[in-house]
Amino acid sequence: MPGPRHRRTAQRARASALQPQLRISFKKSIAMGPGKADLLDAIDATGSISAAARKLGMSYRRAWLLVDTMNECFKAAVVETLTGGAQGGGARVTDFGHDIVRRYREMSRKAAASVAREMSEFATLMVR
Amino acid sequence: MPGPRHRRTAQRARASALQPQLRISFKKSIAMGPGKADLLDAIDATGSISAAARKLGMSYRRAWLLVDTMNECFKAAVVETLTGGAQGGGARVTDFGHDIVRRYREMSRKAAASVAREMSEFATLMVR
DNA sequence: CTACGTTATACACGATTAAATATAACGCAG
DNA sequence: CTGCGTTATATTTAATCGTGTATAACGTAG
Repeated sequence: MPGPRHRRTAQRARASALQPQLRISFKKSIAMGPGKADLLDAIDATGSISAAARKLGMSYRRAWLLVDTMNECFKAAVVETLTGGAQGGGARVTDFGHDIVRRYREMSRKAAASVAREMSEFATLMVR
Repeated sequence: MPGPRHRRTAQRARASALQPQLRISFKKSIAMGPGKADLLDAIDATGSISAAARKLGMSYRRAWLLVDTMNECFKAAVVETLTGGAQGGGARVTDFGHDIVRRYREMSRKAAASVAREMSEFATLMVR
């Protein structure tokens, strides 16, 4: 007797796992998403791209590319950097960047709230 | 002296480029997103995974993996398949699958509508 | 029985992506 | 001047992803 064809890995569905993700695409790249917002927070907290990358467990190169993508997508710089100096340099989220993150997070919150009921119903249709 | 600022028709920022994408993640995989919804539509229209893949310009393997991911993520099958027979077999979106797509599309629409104003404001902050 | 088109799977190959490593420029501390 | 940590970039290496190809099982038509 053959077993079920599709085995399902036991997995509890955490509420956060079912949160809708808001991503703002621009041409082929993603201008803003949850990962980039977190990176900007980490740059705020640490004062440098490299420290933010370490904090988030990603490579410096990857963090730098994410910053570069953001700076390319928006009208103005989201992150400003300095080289040299006492700490070797650093990075800083601009006022414009803070505004971008604030707007993004507000849109995410609002969009998620608008479908909160539907999402929780949807969640009941997924493997628990 | 810059030349005439021509309207960049080729890369004009279409509204869809800035539309938020709703993706419903589950564990590490994406249970439902715009691509998977389109695939289910194509399976509806063609009656098979392979024809749907051809219609969407993707490999059969990729389409099959997307279907498999969906079937794994949800409580019940989203797509049912048959092998053999007059047409060699085929695939069919289940009633459950239709319900999933309907719910997903409704959530997408509602979420996008809820932040439509904020999105258009946000768009003005991006490179034109 | 044979042919056909599809599902389901496996494998090889290339493309894309990410990480790891290396290096130069920078500017201040010492 | 030298050392340090950072930015920015290039190069190499590894991992992931996607396609293409191949094959077996399947069930109906002919």
